[in-house]
Amino acid sequence: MGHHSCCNQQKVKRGLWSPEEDEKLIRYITTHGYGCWSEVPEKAGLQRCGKSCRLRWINYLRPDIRRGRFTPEEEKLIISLHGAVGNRWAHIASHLPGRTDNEIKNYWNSWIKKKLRKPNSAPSTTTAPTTTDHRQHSPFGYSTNHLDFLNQDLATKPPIQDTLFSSPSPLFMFDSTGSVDGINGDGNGRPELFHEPAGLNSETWHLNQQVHALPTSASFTTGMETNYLPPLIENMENMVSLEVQSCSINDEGDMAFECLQRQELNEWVESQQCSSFLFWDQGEGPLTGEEIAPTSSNLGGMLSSYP
DNA sequence: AAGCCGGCCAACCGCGTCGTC
DNA sequence: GGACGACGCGGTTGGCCGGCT
Repeated sequence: MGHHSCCNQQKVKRGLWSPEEDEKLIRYITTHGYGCWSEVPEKAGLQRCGKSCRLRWINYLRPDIRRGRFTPEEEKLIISLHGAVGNRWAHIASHLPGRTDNEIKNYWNSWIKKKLRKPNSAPSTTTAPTTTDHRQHSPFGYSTNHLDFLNQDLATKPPIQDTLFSSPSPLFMFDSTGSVDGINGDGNGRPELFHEPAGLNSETWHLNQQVHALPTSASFTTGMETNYLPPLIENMENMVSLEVQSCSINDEGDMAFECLQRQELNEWVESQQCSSFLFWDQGEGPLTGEEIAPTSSNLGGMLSSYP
């Protein structure tokens, strides 16, 4: 096949990026931004097409990228979301701050390969998460099947009893992508956390679990070697604890929570002047930054607002 | 030690969508 | 309304690297 239409200029370089190219791109983007990707290569002095520059920036160079292995919580989240929305990698990635669709897709594909190779662990055909359009399973696209699948199957891990949400580290996840049918959003870019459950017909799980939340900086920059969330949370006074009664998930893979202090929580969110929140589910004593770090098992989830 | 093989992952490709003229 | 360009997404490729024989 011929070159892509955006890459038909003379002497367009392909293949792996050199450190020098990376440096040029970083320098240009950090000083000028990227209004129009097709203009970036020329202005940045790169022999690449704009598309390649965009990909390199989004998947590798942008400062808020998270690298390194997926945490067990992230794995569960990916599996759960994939069960709900299928191969919509960009959507799944939007729920994992700092992770890219490419990374998640690669992870999933290699994970699936492992699954297929592994004898006796294959889930039943109704739960195979490979090629079917998961959105057609139900009005909300989400059956308990994939939870069974998950229970059997979180590779290398001992079997998880009951459901995903009765596992020791339940997941909490929020749509941070803006308004959805007028449900989310308050008009100033801050998502409403605990909106109404996605619908009467959606799957609902009863949790009755205490979780904790802290605001974090939404504009953190941690540098190129990011394996960490923002230097968190020095002020534990801002922490809020709440009793989550149940959660449901809609066909977009977004979870909605019901909690006892719902009104209070929304007010709290409003008062924090912050669009990024970290959630976890342990309540043993004061937590240090390390304990809340994403590599630890107590991380439940994070809500962030990204451009 | 060398060759082979398979996994991982960065990058590419093609297509769909959206905005603009 | 349609032509065009830019962008975003998902599928696929291919190079690198580590483990195995």
